[in-house]
Amino acid sequence: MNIGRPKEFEFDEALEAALDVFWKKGYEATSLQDLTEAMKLSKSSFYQTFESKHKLLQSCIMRYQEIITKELTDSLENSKSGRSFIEGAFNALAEKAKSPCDHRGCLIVNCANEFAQKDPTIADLINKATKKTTDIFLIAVKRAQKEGEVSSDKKPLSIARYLVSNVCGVQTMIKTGANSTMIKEISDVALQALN
Amino acid sequence: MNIGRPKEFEFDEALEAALDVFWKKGYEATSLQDLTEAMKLSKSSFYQTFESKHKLLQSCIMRYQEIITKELTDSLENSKSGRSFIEGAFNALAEKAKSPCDHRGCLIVNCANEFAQKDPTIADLINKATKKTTDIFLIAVKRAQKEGEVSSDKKPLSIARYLVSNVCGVQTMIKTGANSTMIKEISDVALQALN
DNA sequence: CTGATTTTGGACCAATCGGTTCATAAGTTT
DNA sequence: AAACTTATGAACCGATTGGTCCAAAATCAG
Repeated sequence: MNIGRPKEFEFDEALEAALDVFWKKGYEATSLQDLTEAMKLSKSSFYQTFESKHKLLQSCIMRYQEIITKELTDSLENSKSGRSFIEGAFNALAEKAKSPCDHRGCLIVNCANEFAQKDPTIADLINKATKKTTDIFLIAVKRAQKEGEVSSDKKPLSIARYLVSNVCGVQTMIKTGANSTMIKEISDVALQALN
Repeated sequence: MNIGRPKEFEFDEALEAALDVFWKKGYEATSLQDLTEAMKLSKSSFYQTFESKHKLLQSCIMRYQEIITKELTDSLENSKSGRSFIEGAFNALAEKAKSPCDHRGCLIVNCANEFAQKDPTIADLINKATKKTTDIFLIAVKRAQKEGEVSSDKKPLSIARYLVSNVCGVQTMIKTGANSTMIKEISDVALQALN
């Protein structure tokens, strides 16, 4: 099987390389040349396999969402409590703030900012990705309430949405130049709302 | 005085028209044509007056910062309490979420997302603008503590940073498609951290 | 070895990008 | 009215944009 000339690139590798470029530079600022260089394929292979720059972005967003969904789900399953999962998520952000070269933020948030009001297709993907992430935080919050580490007189969905909003906020603060200490500071206040 | 052929555009009007375009579309996605059309001037006048697209963005960011600084300062002075100023800020965001065409967010936040890690000049402007906004919230928090509407055992600067972070977070949530009710919900939880 | 199938590199495309140049228009001063 | 100064419109620039096309290369089945 596998008739014809063999591919000289790996689909998944190329896709994730593209994801990285979009993540770092944003969509508009990324050129076809940027992409083909990072993905290590030719223009013709690019269009044959990924159709267009715009379709590629959609694929990257979906891939990204798969990755973080898995990451968060695994992390939640391996956490000793719902609350420690939540705290871990914010600690991870504070860690990220330490390396000044890793201020890419979150691809979903970046795309939300770049496309929200001018590209319904992307906006829709972003909306779904956000819902998915909220779902995971919702499970964490419910678990934390059962475990008695989050006050039970609060609506879990509200708390979950609040946490996602705070993750987005902190991502932005990192981009505006906030250091690790400031992120810690903000997170501490944010988590007080759960008691 | 005013020798030579008179300008056919108003500097301030043109600058704010440009600000609007950058705000709506982002920097990279905005073309010279977009700008000259909105600003109602010719290419030659554009370059003579505003030097370059990049310099214009810097001017727009500074103008934007002046505008929101004045807006927030006035609002704070006219608020019956520090707490009501803070609540008002979040209510305004919930209102914004109602009009689906006004999902521009905040120019500073947008630029932070677009430029944070690739343009030190802009990053610096963003950093300063964020500090300025934090200062205003800091005054509000201190006042609210004096007035007994925010718990006094909390560090006011931490609270101020937390609030700015939440404003950014909520802006992003609006862009991901959150409606007014959801924003209200998030804000309510966010404000509980002040008690 | 031949033919079928697929990928690849490179030439090519019109359109647009941000930016420059300059003659002309439209004023003010004398 | 002439001289001076500034703003404007249009032509022009090379570079780059996202995207297409196709002959050549590389594999497979027969």
